Amino acid sequence: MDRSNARANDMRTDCEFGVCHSDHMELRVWLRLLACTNLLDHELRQRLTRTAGTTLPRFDVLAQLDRHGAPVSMGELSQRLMVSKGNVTGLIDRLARDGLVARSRSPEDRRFQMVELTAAGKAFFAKIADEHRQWVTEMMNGLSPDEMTALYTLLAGLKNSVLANISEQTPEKVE
Amino acid sequence: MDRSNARANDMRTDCEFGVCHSDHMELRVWLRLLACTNLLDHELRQRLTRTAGTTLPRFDVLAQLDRHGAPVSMGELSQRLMVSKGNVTGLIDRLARDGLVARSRSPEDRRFQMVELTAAGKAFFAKIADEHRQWVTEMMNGLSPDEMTALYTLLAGLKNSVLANISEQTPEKVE
DNA sequence: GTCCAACAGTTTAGGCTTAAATCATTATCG
DNA sequence: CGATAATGATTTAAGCCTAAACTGTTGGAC
Repeated sequence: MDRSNARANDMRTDCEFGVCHSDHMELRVWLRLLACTNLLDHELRQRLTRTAGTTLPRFDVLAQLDRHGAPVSMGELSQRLMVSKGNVTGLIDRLARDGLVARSRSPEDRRFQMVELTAAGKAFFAKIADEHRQWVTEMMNGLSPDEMTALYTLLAGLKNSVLANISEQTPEKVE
Repeated sequence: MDRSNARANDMRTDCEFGVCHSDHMELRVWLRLLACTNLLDHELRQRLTRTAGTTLPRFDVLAQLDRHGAPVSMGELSQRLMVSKGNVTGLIDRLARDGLVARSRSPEDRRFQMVELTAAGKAFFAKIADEHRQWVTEMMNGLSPDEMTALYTLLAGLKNSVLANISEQTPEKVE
C-alpha cells in the first residue's frame, strides 16, 4: 500500500545494457562494476531519503565527522570525501542550517574553517548509521564469506591499478 | 607543464577513509567498491571533458543511441541509462541544442518522442568511443586476465544479490 | 616592514540528478 | 460517444557536483 507508490514513479530497474559479447574484458568489468555500484548507491539513497529524510552526501559528511571525533577543516573533509572544496562548502552550509554541524574559524590560522558535529548531529547520525550498515549487509547477503574476501582482494588490486595510471606521484598501496 | 595545472586545482587524490579494521566485511567491500568506481568515474569524466569537451552522461546517451542504431523513445533511454525521465529530457535538450541528436514525435502514437543520432552525433561518438575504451583498458592493466575474469564473476554474484534484495519482482539473473 | 607567492575557503556559472506535479495523448469502459 | 484511467514526456524545486575565478590569511624574500 505504501510500497506500490514507490514503484509507480520514474526510475529504472536494471542496467548494463549495450554490452556486446565481443567487447574487451576491461570494458565489461567496468560496466558491471558501474552497474553494481549504481544499484547499491541508488537503493541506499532512496532508503536514506524515505526513512531518514536525508541524502547520501550528507550521510557521508556526518560519518566522517563522527569517526574523526575532533573538528575537521573544510579542505580535509574535501579530501576524505573525494569531492571538490566548493561542494563541501555547500554541503556544510545546508547541514549547519539544519543544526547538525557547527563551524568555527581556527584561532591559530584564521584561514582554516573547522567543522564538527553538534549534539543534534551526533544523535541523528547514531540513529541512522546502524541501519545503513544493515542495509549494505543485507544487500550483499548472496555472497559467501570467501567470495567477499576474494572480491575485497581483487578490488584492492583494481584500485592500485587505477591509482597507478591516474597520476605519476606514487600512491601508497592498499594492503 | 600542462599536467601541473591539473594538479593545482581542487580535487581529491585518494579515498576509502573512515574504515575501521573492526568493521563488518560488507561495509568494507562496499566502501572499496565505491572507491574504485569513483576513481575510474572521476578520471573518465576529467579526460572526457579535457580531450573531448563533453561529459560522461552525454557520452552514455550517445553510446546507447549508437548501439541501438534506430530511433529510441525517451522512456526507453531512461531505462537503459538508469536515470529518471526528467533527467533524460534535460540531457537530450542539450545534445539537440549542440546538434548531436534529433527528436521527432512518433506518428503512430504522438506521446512518444523518438531520438536518434545526427550525422554529426555519429561522427563525434566514433571519434571518442575508441579512446574511451583505451582509457578503461589502460587503467585496469594492473590485473591479470585471470583476475579480471574472477572479478567479473564475483561482480555478477554481487549484482544478483543486490537485485534480489532490492525488489520482490524476480529479476532476470546475470549469466 | 613590504611584496608576493602559497594556501584555505567561498562564489559563480553551468551541468547532472531526483521526486513530484503537470501536460498531452491514447486506451478503456460504460 | 464521453468520462476516466493510463501512459509518455516535460516542468519545477531543490540538492549535488565541478572548474575556474575570486577573497582572505599566512609566510617568506628582500
